[in-house]
Amino acid sequence: MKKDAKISNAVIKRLPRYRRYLRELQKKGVDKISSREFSRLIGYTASQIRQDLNSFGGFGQQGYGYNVDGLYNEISAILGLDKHYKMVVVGVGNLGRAIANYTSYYKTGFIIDTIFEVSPAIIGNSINGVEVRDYDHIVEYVEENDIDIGIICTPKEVAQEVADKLCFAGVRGIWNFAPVDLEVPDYVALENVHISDSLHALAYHMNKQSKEQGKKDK
Amino acid sequence: MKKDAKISNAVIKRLPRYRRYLRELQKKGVDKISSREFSRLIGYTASQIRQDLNSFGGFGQQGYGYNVDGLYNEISAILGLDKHYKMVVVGVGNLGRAIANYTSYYKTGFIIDTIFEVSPAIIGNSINGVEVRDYDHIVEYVEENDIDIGIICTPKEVAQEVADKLCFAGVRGIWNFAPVDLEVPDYVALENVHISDSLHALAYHMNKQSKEQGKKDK
DNA sequence: TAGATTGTTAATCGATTAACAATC
DNA sequence: TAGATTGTTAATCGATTAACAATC
Repeated sequence: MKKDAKISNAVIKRLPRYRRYLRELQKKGVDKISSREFSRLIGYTASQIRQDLNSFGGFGQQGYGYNVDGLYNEISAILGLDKHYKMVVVGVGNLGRAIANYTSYYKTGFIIDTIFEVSPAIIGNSINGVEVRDYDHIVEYVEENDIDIGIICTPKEVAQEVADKLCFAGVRGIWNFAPVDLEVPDYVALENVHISDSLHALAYHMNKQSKEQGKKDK
Repeated sequence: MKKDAKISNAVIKRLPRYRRYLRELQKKGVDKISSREFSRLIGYTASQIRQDLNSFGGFGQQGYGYNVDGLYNEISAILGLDKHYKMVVVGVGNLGRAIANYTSYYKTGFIIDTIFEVSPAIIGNSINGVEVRDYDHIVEYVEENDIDIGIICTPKEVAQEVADKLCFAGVRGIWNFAPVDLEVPDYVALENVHISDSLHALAYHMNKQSKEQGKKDK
Protein backbone atom coordinates (compact mmCIF):
# COMPACT_ATOMS: atom_id res chain seq x y z
CA MET A 1 0.00 0.00 0.00
CA LYS A 2 1.77 3.04 -1.30
CA LYS A 3 -0.25 5.95 -0.09
CA ASP A 4 -1.56 6.62 3.34
CA ALA A 5 -4.22 9.15 2.42
CA LYS A 6 -7.71 8.34 3.63
CA ILE A 7 -9.53 6.10 1.18
CA SER A 8 -13.00 7.41 0.47
CA ASN A 9 -16.00 5.22 1.06
CA ALA A 10 -16.99 5.54 -2.59
CA VAL A 11 -13.81 3.67 -3.52
CA ILE A 12 -14.37 0.93 -0.93
CA LYS A 13 -17.89 0.30 -2.18
CA ARG A 14 -16.48 -0.33 -5.66
CA LEU A 15 -13.84 -2.83 -4.56
CA PRO A 16 -16.12 -5.86 -4.23
CA ARG A 17 -17.39 -5.16 -7.72
CA TYR A 18 -13.88 -4.97 -9.17
CA ARG A 19 -13.20 -8.25 -7.46
CA ARG A 20 -16.28 -9.94 -8.91
CA TYR A 21 -15.38 -8.92 -12.44
CA LEU A 22 -11.79 -10.00 -12.00
CA ARG A 23 -13.01 -13.39 -10.81
CA GLU A 24 -15.06 -13.75 -14.00
CA LEU A 25 -12.04 -12.83 -16.08
CA GLN A 26 -9.98 -15.40 -14.22
CA LYS A 27 -12.58 -18.05 -14.96
CA LYS A 28 -12.44 -17.15 -18.64
CA GLY A 29 -8.68 -17.57 -18.53
CA VAL A 30 -7.93 -13.90 -19.28
CA ASP A 31 -4.61 -13.04 -17.73
CA LYS A 32 -4.18 -9.33 -18.39
CA ILE A 33 -6.49 -6.37 -18.81
CA SER A 34 -6.00 -2.68 -19.49
CA SER A 35 -8.02 -0.03 -17.68
CA ARG A 36 -9.64 0.74 -21.05
CA GLU A 37 -10.90 -2.83 -21.60
CA PHE A 38 -11.89 -3.14 -17.96
CA SER A 39 -13.84 0.08 -18.27
CA ARG A 40 -15.93 -1.30 -21.12
CA LEU A 41 -16.67 -4.38 -19.06
CA ILE A 42 -17.41 -2.98 -15.65
CA GLY A 43 -18.87 0.36 -16.62
CA TYR A 44 -16.59 2.69 -14.66
CA THR A 45 -14.33 5.08 -16.60
CA ALA A 46 -10.77 3.95 -17.29
CA SER A 47 -9.65 7.02 -15.41
CA GLN A 48 -11.63 6.06 -12.35
CA ILE A 49 -10.31 2.52 -12.42
CA ARG A 50 -6.70 3.73 -12.51
CA GLN A 51 -7.41 6.32 -9.84
CA ASP A 52 -9.14 3.79 -7.57
CA LEU A 53 -6.49 1.11 -7.89
CA ASN A 54 -3.74 3.60 -7.46
CA SER A 55 -4.99 4.73 -4.10
CA PHE A 56 -3.78 1.38 -2.77
CA GLY A 57 -0.63 1.05 -4.81
CA GLY A 58 0.72 0.61 -8.30
CA PHE A 59 -0.75 -2.70 -9.32
CA GLY A 60 -0.36 -2.16 -13.03
CA GLN A 61 2.49 -2.02 -15.45
CA GLN A 62 2.88 0.77 -17.99
CA GLY A 63 2.41 -0.31 -21.56
CA TYR A 64 0.93 -3.62 -20.45
CA GLY A 65 -2.04 -3.22 -18.12
CA TYR A 66 -3.02 -5.16 -15.04
CA ASN A 67 -2.38 -8.80 -14.33
CA VAL A 68 -5.79 -10.34 -13.59
CA ASP A 69 -4.65 -12.89 -11.01
CA GLY A 70 -2.41 -10.42 -9.27
CA LEU A 71 -5.04 -7.72 -9.10
CA TYR A 72 -7.66 -10.16 -7.87
CA ASN A 73 -5.40 -11.21 -5.04
CA GLU A 74 -4.46 -7.64 -4.17
CA ILE A 75 -8.09 -6.55 -3.96
CA SER A 76 -9.01 -9.64 -1.96
CA ALA A 77 -6.25 -8.81 0.49
CA ILE A 78 -7.27 -5.15 0.72
CA LEU A 79 -10.80 -6.25 1.58
CA GLY A 80 -9.41 -8.61 4.19
CA LEU A 81 -10.67 -11.71 2.38
CA ASP A 82 -7.40 -13.50 2.97
CA LYS A 83 -8.43 -13.82 6.61
CA HIS A 84 -11.01 -15.92 8.42
CA TYR A 85 -13.94 -14.59 10.39
CA LYS A 86 -16.02 -16.32 13.02
CA MET A 87 -19.60 -15.15 12.95
CA VAL A 88 -22.73 -15.62 15.01
CA VAL A 89 -26.28 -15.11 13.77
CA VAL A 90 -28.75 -13.56 16.20
CA GLY A 91 -32.40 -14.26 15.52
CA VAL A 92 -33.87 -17.17 13.59
CA GLY A 93 -36.75 -15.64 11.69
CA ASN A 94 -36.91 -16.27 7.97
CA LEU A 95 -34.02 -13.99 7.26
CA GLY A 96 -31.84 -15.40 10.01
CA ARG A 97 -32.54 -18.85 8.69
CA ALA A 98 -31.66 -17.80 5.14
CA ILE A 99 -28.42 -16.22 6.28
CA ALA A 100 -27.55 -19.27 8.35
CA ASN A 101 -28.21 -21.51 5.38
CA TYR A 102 -26.39 -19.35 2.88
CA THR A 103 -23.24 -21.31 2.38
CA SER A 104 -21.41 -19.21 -0.18
CA TYR A 105 -19.41 -17.29 2.35
CA TYR A 106 -17.35 -20.27 3.27
CA LYS A 107 -15.50 -19.63 0.04
CA THR A 108 -14.23 -16.34 1.38
CA GLY A 109 -13.52 -17.40 4.95
CA PHE A 110 -16.66 -16.35 6.76
CA ILE A 111 -17.67 -19.10 9.14
CA ILE A 112 -20.96 -19.29 10.99
CA ASP A 113 -20.03 -20.52 14.42
CA THR A 114 -23.41 -20.53 16.11
CA ILE A 115 -26.89 -19.06 16.15
CA PHE A 116 -28.71 -17.39 19.05
CA GLU A 117 -32.45 -17.40 19.65
CA VAL A 118 -34.87 -16.58 22.44
CA SER A 119 -37.60 -19.02 21.44
CA PRO A 120 -37.29 -22.22 23.56
CA ALA A 121 -38.87 -24.23 20.75
CA ILE A 122 -35.87 -23.60 18.50
CA ILE A 123 -32.99 -23.56 20.99
CA GLY A 124 -31.08 -26.81 20.79
CA ASN A 125 -31.98 -27.44 17.15
CA SER A 126 -29.41 -27.36 14.44
CA ILE A 127 -29.62 -25.36 11.22
CA ASN A 128 -27.35 -26.34 8.39
CA GLY A 129 -25.19 -28.16 10.93
CA VAL A 130 -24.94 -25.16 13.24
CA GLU A 131 -26.30 -25.32 16.75
CA VAL A 132 -28.95 -22.87 17.94
CA ARG A 133 -28.14 -21.59 21.43
CA ASP A 134 -29.95 -19.65 24.09
CA TYR A 135 -29.62 -15.89 23.59
CA ASP A 136 -29.13 -15.55 27.36
CA HIS A 137 -25.60 -16.88 26.98
CA ILE A 138 -24.57 -14.67 24.08
CA VAL A 139 -22.04 -12.48 25.93
CA GLU A 140 -20.04 -15.28 27.50
CA TYR A 141 -20.14 -17.36 24.31
CA VAL A 142 -18.91 -14.55 22.07
CA GLU A 143 -16.15 -13.68 24.55
CA GLU A 144 -14.95 -17.23 25.02
CA ASN A 145 -15.04 -18.19 21.36
CA ASP A 146 -13.42 -15.07 19.93
CA ILE A 147 -16.26 -14.25 17.60
CA ASP A 148 -15.39 -11.59 15.04
CA ILE A 149 -18.76 -10.66 13.55
CA GLY A 150 -22.31 -10.53 14.86
CA ILE A 151 -25.14 -10.79 12.34
CA ILE A 152 -28.33 -9.15 13.55
CA CYS A 153 -31.51 -10.70 12.15
CA THR A 154 -33.83 -9.78 15.01
CA PRO A 155 -36.90 -7.54 15.02
CA LYS A 156 -35.90 -3.87 15.00
CA GLU A 157 -37.15 -3.29 18.55
CA VAL A 158 -34.36 -5.36 20.08
CA ALA A 159 -31.62 -4.78 17.52
CA GLN A 160 -29.84 -2.04 19.49
CA GLU A 161 -29.78 -4.14 22.65
CA VAL A 162 -28.33 -7.06 20.69
CA ALA A 163 -25.71 -4.76 19.16
CA ASP A 164 -24.75 -3.50 22.61
CA LYS A 165 -24.23 -7.03 23.91
CA LEU A 166 -22.24 -8.06 20.85
CA CYS A 167 -19.98 -5.00 21.13
CA PHE A 168 -19.54 -5.50 24.86
CA ALA A 169 -18.60 -9.14 24.24
CA GLY A 170 -15.92 -8.05 21.81
CA VAL A 171 -17.03 -8.45 18.20
CA ARG A 172 -15.12 -6.31 15.72
CA GLY A 173 -17.94 -6.02 13.20
CA ILE A 174 -21.71 -6.01 13.00
CA TRP A 175 -23.70 -6.97 9.93
CA ASN A 176 -27.14 -5.53 10.52
CA PHE A 177 -30.29 -6.67 8.73
CA ALA A 178 -32.75 -4.99 11.09
CA PRO A 179 -34.32 -1.85 9.64
CA VAL A 180 -32.83 0.56 12.16
CA ASP A 181 -29.69 2.64 12.38
CA LEU A 182 -27.58 1.20 15.16
CA GLU A 183 -25.17 3.00 17.46
CA VAL A 184 -21.88 1.18 17.89
CA PRO A 185 -18.51 2.26 19.33
CA ASP A 186 -16.22 3.52 16.59
CA TYR A 187 -13.81 0.64 16.97
CA VAL A 188 -16.59 -1.68 15.80
CA ALA A 189 -17.31 -1.75 12.07
CA LEU A 190 -20.96 -1.64 11.05
CA GLU A 191 -22.52 -2.56 7.75
CA ASN A 192 -26.24 -2.30 7.17
CA VAL A 193 -28.37 -4.23 4.70
CA HIS A 194 -31.51 -2.15 4.71
CA ILE A 195 -33.45 -4.39 2.44
CA SER A 196 -36.74 -2.48 2.53
CA ASP A 197 -34.97 0.80 1.82
CA SER A 198 -33.78 -0.86 -1.35
CA LEU A 199 -37.32 -1.89 -2.27
CA HIS A 200 -38.55 1.64 -1.64
CA ALA A 201 -35.86 3.08 -3.89
CA LEU A 202 -37.00 0.61 -6.55
CA ALA A 203 -40.58 1.85 -6.21
CA TYR A 204 -39.36 5.42 -6.65
CA HIS A 205 -37.50 4.60 -9.82
CA MET A 206 -40.44 2.68 -11.24
CA ASN A 207 -42.70 5.69 -10.92
CA LYS A 208 -40.11 8.18 -12.09
CA GLN A 209 -39.50 6.04 -15.18
CA SER A 210 -43.18 5.89 -16.08
CA LYS A 211 -43.25 9.67 -16.42
CA GLU A 212 -40.47 9.72 -18.94
CA GLN A 213 -41.99 7.16 -21.25
CA GLY A 214 -44.70 4.58 -21.28
CA LYS A 215 -43.38 1.83 -23.55
CA LYS A 216 -45.63 -1.18 -23.89
CA ASP A 217 -48.55 0.65 -22.26
CA LYS A 218 -51.20 -1.82 -21.31
CA MET B 1 -43.62 18.82 -6.77
CA LYS B 2 -42.22 22.27 -7.24
CA LYS B 3 -39.04 21.81 -9.17
CA ASP B 4 -38.37 19.71 -12.17
CA ALA B 5 -34.62 19.53 -11.93
CA LYS B 6 -33.16 16.06 -11.94
CA ILE B 7 -33.10 14.59 -8.44
CA SER B 8 -29.74 13.05 -7.64
CA ASN B 9 -29.51 9.46 -6.60
CA ALA B 10 -27.87 10.50 -3.35
CA VAL B 11 -31.10 12.23 -2.38
CA ILE B 12 -33.28 9.26 -3.33
CA LYS B 13 -31.18 6.91 -1.23
CA ARG B 14 -31.84 9.11 1.79
CA LEU B 15 -35.62 9.24 1.39
CA PRO B 16 -36.40 5.81 2.90
CA ARG B 17 -34.35 6.79 5.92
CA TYR B 18 -36.20 10.07 6.37
CA ARG B 19 -39.40 8.09 6.14
CA ARG B 20 -38.30 5.57 8.79
CA TYR B 21 -37.43 8.32 11.26
CA LEU B 22 -40.65 10.17 10.59
CA ARG B 23 -42.56 6.96 11.30
CA GLU B 24 -40.82 6.67 14.66
CA LEU B 25 -41.69 10.27 15.46
CA GLN B 26 -45.31 9.60 14.53
CA LYS B 27 -45.38 6.62 16.86
CA LYS B 28 -44.05 8.80 19.66
CA GLY B 29 -46.81 11.29 18.99
CA VAL B 30 -44.49 14.09 17.87
CA ASP B 31 -46.35 16.30 15.44
CA LYS B 32 -43.79 18.84 14.31
CA ILE B 33 -40.03 18.90 13.88
CA SER B 34 -37.52 21.50 12.76
CA SER B 35 -34.65 20.66 10.44
CA ARG B 36 -32.35 21.35 13.39
CA GLU B 37 -34.00 18.79 15.69
CA PHE B 38 -34.34 16.31 12.84
CA SER B 39 -30.66 16.73 12.12
CA ARG B 40 -29.70 15.72 15.65
CA LEU B 41 -31.90 12.66 15.36
CA ILE B 42 -31.10 11.36 11.89
CA GLY B 43 -27.51 12.48 11.59
CA TYR B 44 -27.71 14.55 8.40
CA THR B 45 -27.03 18.29 8.59
CA ALA B 46 -30.04 20.58 8.93
CA SER B 47 -28.94 22.21 5.72
CA GLN B 48 -28.96 18.93 3.87
CA ILE B 49 -32.38 18.04 5.20
CA ARG B 50 -33.86 21.35 3.99
CA GLN B 51 -32.06 21.04 0.68
CA ASP B 52 -33.24 17.46 0.15
CA LEU B 53 -36.86 18.10 1.04
CA ASN B 54 -36.92 21.25 -1.00
CA SER B 55 -35.97 19.47 -4.18
CA PHE B 56 -39.48 18.01 -4.12
CA GLY B 57 -41.38 21.02 -2.86
CA GLY B 58 -41.83 23.28 0.10
CA PHE B 59 -43.08 20.89 2.75
CA GLY B 60 -42.17 23.09 5.71
CA GLN B 61 -43.43 26.29 7.17
CA GLN B 62 -41.13 29.14 8.10
CA GLY B 63 -40.88 29.79 11.80
CA TYR B 64 -42.51 26.46 12.58
CA GLY B 65 -40.78 23.52 10.97
CA TYR B 66 -42.21 20.44 9.31
CA ASN B 67 -45.43 18.66 10.15
CA VAL B 68 -44.47 15.05 10.89
CA ASP B 69 -47.62 13.40 9.51
CA GLY B 70 -47.65 15.59 6.44
CA LEU B 71 -43.99 15.03 5.65
CA TYR B 72 -44.31 11.29 6.20
CA ASN B 73 -47.14 11.16 3.70
CA GLU B 74 -45.34 13.35 1.17
CA ILE B 75 -42.22 11.19 1.27
CA SER B 76 -44.27 8.01 1.07
CA ALA B 77 -45.99 9.39 -2.02
CA ILE B 78 -42.69 10.49 -3.60
CA LEU B 79 -41.37 6.96 -3.13
CA GLY B 80 -44.55 5.57 -4.68
CA LEU B 81 -45.61 3.82 -1.48
CA ASP B 82 -49.18 4.99 -1.88
CA LYS B 83 -49.49 2.47 -4.72
CA HIS B 84 -49.69 -1.31 -4.84
CA TYR B 85 -47.22 -3.59 -6.54
CA LYS B 86 -47.67 -7.17 -7.66
CA MET B 87 -44.46 -9.10 -7.35
CA VAL B 88 -43.16 -12.55 -8.30
CA VAL B 89 -40.21 -14.31 -6.69
CA VAL B 90 -37.98 -16.34 -8.99
CA GLY B 91 -35.97 -19.07 -7.33
CA VAL B 92 -36.70 -20.83 -4.06
CA GLY B 93 -33.32 -21.30 -2.47
CA ASN B 94 -32.91 -20.11 1.09
CA LEU B 95 -32.98 -16.50 0.11
CA GLY B 96 -36.02 -16.86 -2.13
CA ARG B 97 -37.80 -18.60 0.69
CA ALA B 98 -36.87 -15.87 3.15
CA ILE B 99 -38.06 -13.17 0.79
CA ALA B 100 -41.29 -15.05 0.12
CA ASN B 101 -41.88 -15.43 3.85
CA TYR B 102 -40.97 -11.87 4.71
CA THR B 103 -44.37 -10.40 5.36
CA SER B 104 -43.50 -6.84 6.31
CA TYR B 105 -43.94 -5.48 2.83
CA TYR B 106 -47.66 -5.98 2.89
CA LYS B 107 -47.74 -2.89 5.04
CA THR B 108 -46.45 -0.81 2.20
CA GLY B 109 -48.41 -2.39 -0.64
CA PHE B 110 -45.96 -4.91 -2.03
CA ILE B 111 -47.80 -8.15 -2.69
CA ILE B 112 -46.15 -11.43 -3.55
CA ASP B 113 -48.38 -12.91 -6.20
CA THR B 114 -46.52 -16.12 -6.97
CA ILE B 115 -43.17 -17.89 -6.93
CA PHE B 116 -41.38 -19.59 -9.81
CA GLU B 117 -39.06 -22.56 -9.55
CA VAL B 118 -37.45 -25.11 -11.84
CA SER B 119 -37.24 -27.96 -9.33
CA PRO B 120 -40.19 -30.36 -9.85
CA ALA B 121 -40.05 -31.35 -6.18
CA ILE B 122 -41.07 -27.86 -5.12
CA ILE B 123 -43.45 -26.81 -7.90
CA GLY B 124 -47.03 -27.05 -6.69
CA ASN B 125 -46.15 -26.46 -3.06
CA SER B 126 -47.21 -23.36 -1.28
CA ILE B 127 -44.95 -21.05 0.70
CA ASN B 128 -46.56 -18.68 3.14
CA GLY B 129 -49.81 -19.18 1.27
CA VAL B 130 -48.29 -18.40 -2.11
CA GLU B 131 -48.23 -21.04 -4.83
CA VAL B 132 -44.97 -22.18 -6.39
CA ARG B 133 -45.30 -22.45 -10.18
CA ASP B 134 -43.24 -23.90 -12.98
CA TYR B 135 -40.62 -21.46 -14.25
CA ASP B 136 -41.49 -22.58 -17.78
CA HIS B 137 -44.68 -20.55 -17.61
CA ILE B 138 -43.16 -17.34 -16.27
CA VAL B 139 -43.60 -15.17 -19.36
CA GLU B 140 -47.27 -15.88 -19.93
CA TYR B 141 -48.06 -15.66 -16.22
CA VAL B 142 -46.36 -12.30 -15.75
CA GLU B 143 -48.02 -10.92 -18.87
CA GLU B 144 -51.49 -12.12 -17.97
CA ASN B 145 -51.38 -11.09 -14.34
CA ASP B 146 -49.88 -7.63 -14.79
CA ILE B 147 -46.94 -8.25 -12.52
CA ASP B 148 -45.04 -5.09 -11.62
CA ILE B 149 -41.87 -6.40 -10.02
CA GLY B 150 -39.70 -9.49 -10.48
CA ILE B 151 -37.53 -10.58 -7.58
CA ILE B 152 -34.51 -12.55 -8.68
CA CYS B 153 -33.25 -15.08 -6.12
CA THR B 154 -31.66 -17.53 -8.54
CA PRO B 155 -28.03 -18.57 -8.90
CA LYS B 156 -26.03 -15.90 -10.69
CA GLU B 157 -25.52 -18.06 -13.78
CA VAL B 158 -29.16 -17.80 -14.81
CA ALA B 159 -30.00 -14.37 -13.38
CA GLN B 160 -29.58 -12.50 -16.68
CA GLU B 161 -31.80 -14.94 -18.54
CA VAL B 162 -34.47 -14.58 -15.86
CA ALA B 163 -34.19 -10.79 -16.06
CA ASP B 164 -34.61 -10.94 -19.84
CA LYS B 165 -37.79 -12.98 -19.53
CA LEU B 166 -39.21 -10.74 -16.82
CA CYS B 167 -38.52 -7.61 -18.88
CA PHE B 168 -39.95 -9.18 -22.01
CA ALA B 169 -43.06 -10.16 -20.08
CA GLY B 170 -43.53 -6.57 -18.99
CA VAL B 171 -42.34 -6.02 -15.42
CA ARG B 172 -41.50 -2.40 -14.58
CA GLY B 173 -38.96 -3.20 -11.92
CA ILE B 174 -36.43 -5.85 -10.96
CA TRP B 175 -35.19 -6.46 -7.44
CA ASN B 176 -32.02 -8.44 -7.87
CA PHE B 177 -30.42 -10.57 -5.15
CA ALA B 178 -28.07 -12.49 -7.44
CA PRO B 179 -24.46 -11.33 -7.19
CA VAL B 180 -24.21 -10.07 -10.78
CA ASP B 181 -24.79 -6.78 -12.53
CA LEU B 182 -27.79 -7.24 -14.78
CA GLU B 183 -28.54 -5.53 -18.08
CA VAL B 184 -32.09 -4.28 -18.35
CA PRO B 185 -33.81 -1.89 -20.77
CA ASP B 186 -33.84 1.64 -19.40
CA TYR B 187 -37.59 1.71 -18.97
CA VAL B 188 -37.21 -1.04 -16.37
CA ALA B 189 -36.03 0.01 -12.92
CA LEU B 190 -33.34 -2.13 -11.32
CA GLU B 191 -32.32 -2.31 -7.70
CA ASN B 192 -29.57 -4.63 -6.52
CA VAL B 193 -29.06 -6.12 -3.09
CA HIS B 194 -25.49 -7.31 -3.36
CA ILE B 195 -25.39 -8.92 0.02
CA SER B 196 -21.88 -10.33 -0.21
CA ASP B 197 -20.50 -6.99 -1.40
CA SER B 198 -21.81 -5.63 1.85
CA LEU B 199 -20.07 -8.36 3.85
CA HIS B 200 -16.82 -7.66 2.01
CA ALA B 201 -17.07 -3.95 2.79
CA LEU B 202 -17.57 -4.93 6.43
CA ALA B 203 -14.41 -7.02 6.34
CA TYR B 204 -12.50 -4.06 4.91
CA HIS B 205 -13.66 -1.75 7.66
CA MET B 206 -12.85 -4.31 10.35
CA ASN B 207 -9.25 -4.48 9.24
CA LYS B 208 -8.89 -0.77 8.66
CA GLN B 209 -10.22 -0.15 12.16
CA SER B 210 -7.77 -2.53 13.77
CA LYS B 211 -4.87 -0.45 12.47
CA GLU B 212 -6.12 2.73 14.08
CA GLN B 213 -6.49 1.26 17.53
CA GLY B 214 -6.52 -2.04 19.27
CA LYS B 215 -8.93 -1.55 22.16
CA LYS B 216 -9.57 -4.63 24.26
CA ASP B 217 -6.68 -6.48 22.68
CA LYS B 218 -6.98 -10.13 23.48
C1' DT C 1 -44.39 42.60 16.21
C1' DA C 2 -40.31 39.63 17.37
C1' DG C 3 -38.54 35.13 17.07
C1' DA C 4 -38.03 31.11 14.72
C1' DT C 5 -37.16 28.49 10.94
C1' DT C 6 -37.74 27.63 6.24
C1' DG C 7 -36.41 28.11 1.20
C1' DT C 8 -32.76 29.24 -1.64
C1' DT C 9 -28.48 31.17 -3.25
C1' DA C 10 -23.50 31.18 -2.70
C1' DA C 11 -19.22 28.98 -0.98
C1' DT C 12 -16.86 24.90 -0.03
C1' DC C 13 -15.61 20.48 -0.28
C1' DG C 14 -14.94 16.03 -2.37
C1' DA C 15 -15.22 12.89 -6.10
C1' DT C 16 -14.88 12.06 -10.99
C1' DT C 17 -12.88 12.86 -15.38
C1' DA C 18 -9.34 14.58 -18.50
C1' DA C 19 -4.74 15.15 -19.75
C1' DC C 20 -0.17 13.95 -20.10
C1' DA C 21 4.44 12.83 -18.53
C1' DA C 22 6.71 8.62 -16.89
C1' DT C 23 7.96 4.11 -18.10
C1' DC C 24 7.43 -0.63 -19.37
C1' DT D 1 13.16 2.04 -30.29
C1' DA D 2 8.08 2.97 -30.83
C1' DG D 3 3.68 1.98 -28.96
C1' DA D 4 0.91 1.23 -25.25
C1' DT D 5 -0.77 2.09 -21.00
C1' DT D 6 -0.05 3.25 -16.34
C1' DG D 7 0.48 6.66 -12.44
C1' DT D 8 -0.48 11.15 -11.19
C1' DT D 9 -1.51 15.97 -11.48
C1' DA D 10 -4.86 19.38 -13.02
C1' DA D 11 -9.62 20.59 -14.44
C1' DT D 12 -14.35 19.76 -13.99
C1' DC D 13 -18.34 18.43 -12.09
C1' DG D 14 -21.59 17.50 -8.47
C1' DA D 15 -22.93 17.21 -3.79
C1' DT D 16 -22.76 19.14 0.79
C1' DT D 17 -22.57 22.92 3.86
C1' DA D 18 -22.97 27.77 5.12
C1' DA D 19 -25.31 31.96 5.01
C1' DC D 20 -29.08 34.81 4.87
C1' DA D 21 -33.24 36.90 3.04
C1' DA D 22 -38.13 35.59 2.98
C1' DT D 23 -41.99 34.63 5.71
C1' DC D 24 -44.87 32.32 8.98
